[in-house]
Amino acid sequence: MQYYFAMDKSYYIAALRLLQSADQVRDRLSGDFASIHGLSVNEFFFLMHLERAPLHRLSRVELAKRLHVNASTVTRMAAPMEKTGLVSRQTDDRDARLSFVVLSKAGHKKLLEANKTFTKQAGYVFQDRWKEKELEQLSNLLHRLVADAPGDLSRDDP
Amino acid sequence: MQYYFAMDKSYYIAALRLLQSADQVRDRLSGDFASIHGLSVNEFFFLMHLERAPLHRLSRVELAKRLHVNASTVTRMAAPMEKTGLVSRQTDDRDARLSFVVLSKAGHKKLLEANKTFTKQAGYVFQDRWKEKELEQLSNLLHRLVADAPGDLSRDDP
DNA sequence: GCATAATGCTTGCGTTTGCAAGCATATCGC
DNA sequence: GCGATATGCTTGCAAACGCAAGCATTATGC
Repeated sequence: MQYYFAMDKSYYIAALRLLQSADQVRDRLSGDFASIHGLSVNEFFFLMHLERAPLHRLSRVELAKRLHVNASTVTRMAAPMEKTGLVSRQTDDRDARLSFVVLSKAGHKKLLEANKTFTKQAGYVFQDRWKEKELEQLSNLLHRLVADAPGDLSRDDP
Repeated sequence: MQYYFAMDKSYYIAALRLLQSADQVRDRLSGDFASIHGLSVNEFFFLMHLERAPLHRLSRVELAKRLHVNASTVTRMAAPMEKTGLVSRQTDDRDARLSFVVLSKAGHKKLLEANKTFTKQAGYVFQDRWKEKELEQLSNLLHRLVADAPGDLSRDDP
């Protein structure tokens, strides 16, 4: 393959590895999430974004942007989670178009449990392959990709 | 959130950022791939795995493993790509169960074009955010996640 | 103010995908 | 060799998702 700029090959390889690594991790997570918590990986992130948002709530379009999915998908994801009580619906007095998705107490609890599974699986992936220092390097480098967006879930808890 | 082991938080954050970063990159790619080449990101990887395989061919289950999808998905992905001539079908004389997916000349050409788009989009993501040295660090660290599996697409061309 | 545009959300429809069952073929145990 | 099991692939069905259209509400231009 030919590259036009000196760093093109580096871009190419880094992006390839990023995507392949993430696929692998996501694959590992989905099994445990489904069997232990009855959640999909996307539902996990759904709850994560709410947890980190002010008042534990977000509008559906904002949630859609952060999850990189269509707004209609948020509508349809929220429905069953309302039924099981993980989230609730809230309207805005000033703007009747808005309908927030709000994380409930049960949703918060569910998220805490899922976080344990997430950490456990992340451990399986990373441990023995990286030293602490290297892992921090990796984290810091990756952070530049997500730090700009408002949907960065990895910032320190306030 | 509580962590049980010293490095748990590092695992947690690294995995979060990895998944979020990949989602973002994949999102960027999908638009151009669809409009310019008529490919999905998954179809791109589909062709990539064939390109890198001996004889430019793989069985459907092997392809499924590498793409982290169900075998039935490979069957259904291959069908339209056979029609458009990007891949062809090949049976094994010794084992009649096997049916390989083979990359065609047209598929190879399509892949070369798509690779340009891939590199361009990867450049948008990485340039100005990383120096060459940092990018290599990132690549090397991520490589440990994919190097074990037979589906590593990022090794140097033979 | 009022027509026009923009925004937020939902719904219908088609596509993509996973799961489970089924079929054909190959391998294993004896 | 031959039944039992495993493997590779495909198909029916249902769930998940994007796109486009539609409705309600708000913002904008004049």
